[in-house]
Amino acid sequence: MALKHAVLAALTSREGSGYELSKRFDASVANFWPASSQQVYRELDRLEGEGMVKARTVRQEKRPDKRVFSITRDGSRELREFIRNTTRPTVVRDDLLVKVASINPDNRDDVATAIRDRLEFSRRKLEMYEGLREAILGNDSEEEFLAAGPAREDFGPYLALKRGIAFERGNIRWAREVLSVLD
Amino acid sequence: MALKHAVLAALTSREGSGYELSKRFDASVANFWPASSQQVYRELDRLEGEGMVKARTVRQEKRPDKRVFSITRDGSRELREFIRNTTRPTVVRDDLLVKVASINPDNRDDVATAIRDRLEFSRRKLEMYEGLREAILGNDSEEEFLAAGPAREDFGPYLALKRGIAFERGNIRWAREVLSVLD
DNA sequence: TGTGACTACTCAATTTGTTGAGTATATGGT
DNA sequence: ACCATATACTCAACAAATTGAGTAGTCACA
Repeated sequence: MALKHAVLAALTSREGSGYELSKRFDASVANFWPASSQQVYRELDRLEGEGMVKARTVRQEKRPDKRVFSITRDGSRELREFIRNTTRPTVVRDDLLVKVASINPDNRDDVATAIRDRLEFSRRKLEMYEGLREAILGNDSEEEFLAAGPAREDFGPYLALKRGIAFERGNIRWAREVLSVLD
Repeated sequence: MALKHAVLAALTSREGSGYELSKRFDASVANFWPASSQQVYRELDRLEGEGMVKARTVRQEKRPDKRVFSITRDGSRELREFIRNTTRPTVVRDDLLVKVASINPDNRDDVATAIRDRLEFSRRKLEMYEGLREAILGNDSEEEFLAAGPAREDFGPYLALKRGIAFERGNIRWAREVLSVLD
């Protein structure tokens, strides 16, 4: 009830092979719904069994054959239902916060190190996100891009990406604040 | 490798019964590591088997007996190790973003509804967080509270809570922005 | 007298997610 | 000639999380 819809969502804009989809995941959906390639494949098989996606085998020269998946009418219906159903907000599961919550005078340096690591990670991730953002926008300003509305390809992914960017900025701000308190 | 440490962390400040812990989770750790009561009980059993927590049975009149758990030296060591090990940042798994990513002219209203629901939810959650925050601070200002450092009880939980608050504020800001773009 | 909420748990099926290894071909560089 | 990297997958064991049901007593309120 989860990865399922992420896969269907990834297939709405364009079809793709399992391999390609798992790459696509890495580059975009992964920000808010990560999955390994094995998971993607298994999910595609399952969805095929349920008739929500269909596959056609593409013969390739000089490369192994691949199966290219596209969403079916049933799949679209399922996705629409998913969007309509109120799902309880998925939660943040963050073990850094578990670490921070258990801080005490003895482990304070270890916790600070963990926060610094996260700060570094978030910085990197933010850079990556900004790169994706520029790639989506191309020559357009954000205003121009958004003015085109939901008809525009990548409109949805762009909005989701914005959340990812804000999230990492939040991580960075928080981490800096906590580190300065710890000094 | 996950809930385990959250439970140990919850036990560092004070001991507690399974029931109480699962409540404690709801009110604090749950913000970044939610778990159902069943999960907490099972985890406590496991941890007891591994010698990381120990239980004493408390007989109660007019109430069923309860088992009160506390962390052992082994448990503390495990927690320390966990804090020292660099864990890969846990990811946000947010199905609202899956919905948003799959937006198109047909489902735009449904997606907008989902965003509004989230906005409402985040507002409520933020209120709850602010309440917790005031309860922790008591009469102190944040500055005074933080000046006491990690020796202060709830110092860690307070810092973690701050992240939760910033997260929900980020949700709210983002949701409003997206809704205004969709109009 | 009944209702619902709270304390205090247990059991178990099922779904999800993780980890790690394996198969096979092709391209490009040192 | 060799090696890393990329394409395109598959299989299987395991760990973790979710869901749903059930037990049993207490307490406050109408």
